[in-house]
Amino acid sequence: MSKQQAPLPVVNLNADAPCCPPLAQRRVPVETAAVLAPAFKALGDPVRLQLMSMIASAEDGEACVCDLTPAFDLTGPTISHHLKTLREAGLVDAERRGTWVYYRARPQILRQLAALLSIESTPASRA
Amino acid sequence: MSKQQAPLPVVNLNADAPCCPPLAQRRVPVETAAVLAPAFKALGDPVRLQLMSMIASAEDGEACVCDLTPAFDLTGPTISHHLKTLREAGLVDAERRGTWVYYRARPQILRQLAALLSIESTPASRA
DNA sequence: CGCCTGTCTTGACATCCGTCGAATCAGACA
DNA sequence: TGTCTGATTCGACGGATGTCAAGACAGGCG
Repeated sequence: MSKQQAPLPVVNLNADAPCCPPLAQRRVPVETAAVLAPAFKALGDPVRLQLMSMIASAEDGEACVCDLTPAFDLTGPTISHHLKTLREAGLVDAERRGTWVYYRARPQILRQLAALLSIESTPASRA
Repeated sequence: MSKQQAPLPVVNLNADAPCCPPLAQRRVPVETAAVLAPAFKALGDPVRLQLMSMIASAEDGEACVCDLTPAFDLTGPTISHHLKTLREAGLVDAERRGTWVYYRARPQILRQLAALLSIESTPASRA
């Protein structure tokens, strides 16, 4: 593939998804499912879920790869691969500053995913 | 194999996960990640995401497989397989009544997942 | 300039996953 | 009892995924 300098095919959730009503309120359309499923998929690995959490909960809103990697019993390339997955799913942003690379969470998409899963106060609804 | 009547190894989220503070608030522990990641993984397929939505948004809170299957260009066994995945992830419950099998969403786990992804009102937080 | 450290890419491998057709199981009904 | 319909399981296939070792790239520093 020729994805050398390309800014990565990050899913554009802001443009495509109108912001999605709760999954339990109305049937999610095919297009929305196609756009949001990869995000859930990216969170569907324990390592990536923890990476996401470490990044999102970091002190300054960003986490250095140098801090992320030693937190797991995995090699650098593997962590890098998982970070790339999170990046391509639109969940995080990466920025290089000098020697180190910093990752930052994108709250917008997290909000969309949370909204999709949100349940109205009435659990069994009209039951 | 003797998994005839066995109630399926459904993840017990109520017992294991205390209910999980937001992912962006505190680093999610390894155990929590191990328990919740499969749920995200199960939602990480467009077909399953739609199935989940169809079940959760169904009129009486439950959906018949006979209504689910024709909504996709997939064979019965494939839909059945996806439903099993959702079941094993603890996202839905199945019940046979006579000829048909009905699936019902489990709001509890959806709430947990939503809570994990929830972001405090302050987007960039303490920035 | 050369080297060192940190990160990413490449290539390879075993495993997992989505899908199907065929076979099997569970009930209803004649 | 036999048969029909609905749903699941089994077995197989191609493709995707997680992981690593080795190599390449980027930037700081001697």
